[in-house]
Amino acid sequence: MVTIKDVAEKAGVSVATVSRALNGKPDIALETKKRILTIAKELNYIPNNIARAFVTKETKCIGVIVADNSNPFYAEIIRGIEETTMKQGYSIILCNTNEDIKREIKAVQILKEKRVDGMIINPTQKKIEHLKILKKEGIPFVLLNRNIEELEVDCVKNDNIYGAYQATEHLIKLGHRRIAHITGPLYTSSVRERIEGYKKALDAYNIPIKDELILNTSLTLSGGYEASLKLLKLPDPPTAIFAYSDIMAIGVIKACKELRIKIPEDLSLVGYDDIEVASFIEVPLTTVRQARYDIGVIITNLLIRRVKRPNSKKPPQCIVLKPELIVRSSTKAINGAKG
Amino acid sequence: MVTIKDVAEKAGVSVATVSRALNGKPDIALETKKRILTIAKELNYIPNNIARAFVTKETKCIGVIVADNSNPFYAEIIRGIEETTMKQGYSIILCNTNEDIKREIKAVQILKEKRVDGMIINPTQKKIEHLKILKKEGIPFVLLNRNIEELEVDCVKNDNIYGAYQATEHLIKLGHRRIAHITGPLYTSSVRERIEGYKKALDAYNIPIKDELILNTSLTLSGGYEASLKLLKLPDPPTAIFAYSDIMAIGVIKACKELRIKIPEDLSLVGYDDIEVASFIEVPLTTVRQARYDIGVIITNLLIRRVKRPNSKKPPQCIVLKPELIVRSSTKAINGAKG
DNA sequence: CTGTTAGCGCATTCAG
DNA sequence: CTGAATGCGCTAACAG
Repeated sequence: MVTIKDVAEKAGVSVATVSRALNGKPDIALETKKRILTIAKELNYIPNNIARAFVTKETKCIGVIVADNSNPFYAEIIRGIEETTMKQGYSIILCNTNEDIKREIKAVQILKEKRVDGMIINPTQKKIEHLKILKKEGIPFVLLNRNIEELEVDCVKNDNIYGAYQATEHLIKLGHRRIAHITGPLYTSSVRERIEGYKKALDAYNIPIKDELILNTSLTLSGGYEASLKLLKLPDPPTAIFAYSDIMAIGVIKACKELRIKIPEDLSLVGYDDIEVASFIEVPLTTVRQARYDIGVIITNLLIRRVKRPNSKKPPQCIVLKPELIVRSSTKAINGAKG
Repeated sequence: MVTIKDVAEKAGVSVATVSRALNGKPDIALETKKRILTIAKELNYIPNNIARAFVTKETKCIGVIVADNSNPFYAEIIRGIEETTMKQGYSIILCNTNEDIKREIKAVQILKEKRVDGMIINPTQKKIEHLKILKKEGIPFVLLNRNIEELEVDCVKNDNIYGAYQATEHLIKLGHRRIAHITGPLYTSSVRERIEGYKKALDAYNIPIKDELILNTSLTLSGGYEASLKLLKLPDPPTAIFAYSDIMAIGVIKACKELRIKIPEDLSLVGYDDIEVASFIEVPLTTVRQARYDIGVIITNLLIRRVKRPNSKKPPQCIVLKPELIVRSSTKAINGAKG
């Protein structure tokens, strides 16, 4: 590997001068600079960013910790993050947690050891001690989709209460009264918030809240599948289901297929996220749209601003984006009730 | 930040001893080791992997360059890569190319500067000069899905010719004769190979190949959409379409919806990949299944083996996985012909 | 078993 | 405008 020293020798200058040329620093004659750059190219010099990072304490790497990069919801956010970081001269190190707190803790540790300049974390929220430590250590990080208030760090999320309210209200206006909600573990804030929105809507329309209609399972396709199997086999099954995510809603569709329950005739279904395929699935899905790519862009910019001003006194902010109800054909009025 | 030196001082030993303790090296008394480890924990010592990489020339990072991480096909492969690398103590730096050769070249450059231990590259194949150089420089890398024979490097892909043959033959056996193929640019080897499989099947059944039925567009949903619009407006439109990927097939479905063409009644459709939602979309998709997660696992193991034995004389191998035709309901016999 | 030392490639003082 | 010197944190000889 050719180093800055090789370039210096060939050019008959010192390493300091080469460093200046390579980094576009001032205090160097334009001609010397040109000559050095030419020689560097001739020698096929490749800057050693490890050595550079060692000196500057900047790796130009951002750690990204998400539940699952293959979940279309996160996949699209990651795409937004990747493009934005790349544009600003950063790369991303990607880690999945599978909603497993052990893996989350391990990922944070590894990223600390790798000395990333900052992290974007979609926290499981089962434990947060490691994040408290992270904050104390002064490593910039931002929370994705799930806020942890007591942590007081930057966060980008959507208005889950509002989104869930819209979804539930839509079902209520279609005449539904037995509306189930299939969701995830309660330690996850987005789960709690969507439950809150769901309950608020029921309350607003004087519909009693039945706890047996709220199912906490895993935030996966098979979670949605299994929960809806249980639900639909109830003696008095719900006429509508509001699923935490489109992925879980697809699990509901799978269960309905097996039980020969027709959507929307026998069951109305609302998802959340509006993933790309939501409009192409068997029953085009009524859902709550989140601007996923934009979330990636916004959160990246937020983080990089922090990275560049590590001791800014600017208080942490939580950017809350309004989601939007998208009505397709998986929901239908019940008993001839008005839409 | 506390360093190895701080730990050494606190423990009353030299930095070398601390290094030995931390890295599980021999030549150290068990007791000293224990004491050092305890002190390191007390001091909240975090190893500086930049400094370590600087010395060992090992970053424990693998670069991953794909067309688009949000494409479910790649997303699942990436998940396989992430889990496998993590298990073996490596992290991944993720870069998207969007099938843009400029971005691919830039990504390779950045990953070289970051001194990754190896790369997994899904090449655009528009140019390959930068990959030739990469090989000459002795940086281990493996090709994902698309082989470049003259490069002579390791590769993991599926048998595109076989898969495309199966897909086309399936349509032929259903009685179709006007079978179109919607695909991507010819510089991409998987595109060429699937065309070859498609042609081979037609040949085997003595069906003339019509070039106007092979459409080269971009490998995206909208690419599939636009190409099928053209195709279906033809005076003598095809009765079946074999799409390069499920994503493109979904584009076809979108076009059919607009044109009120029914699948499979008016048009049979076969995709490729068997992405997770393929069985949930409007018309459950007949497709060619690739073991995407496994591809990620296999290619990672292949790469890491190379990384660990950089001057192994083992010749490069191309692992070709057999894909599998999955028949669902987007394909149907024509004119009462036998299935 | 442990300590001393050198040096990895670079940016950054400080002299000149 | 340029060069010499320093040190970042760590591992890997080597010496004891």
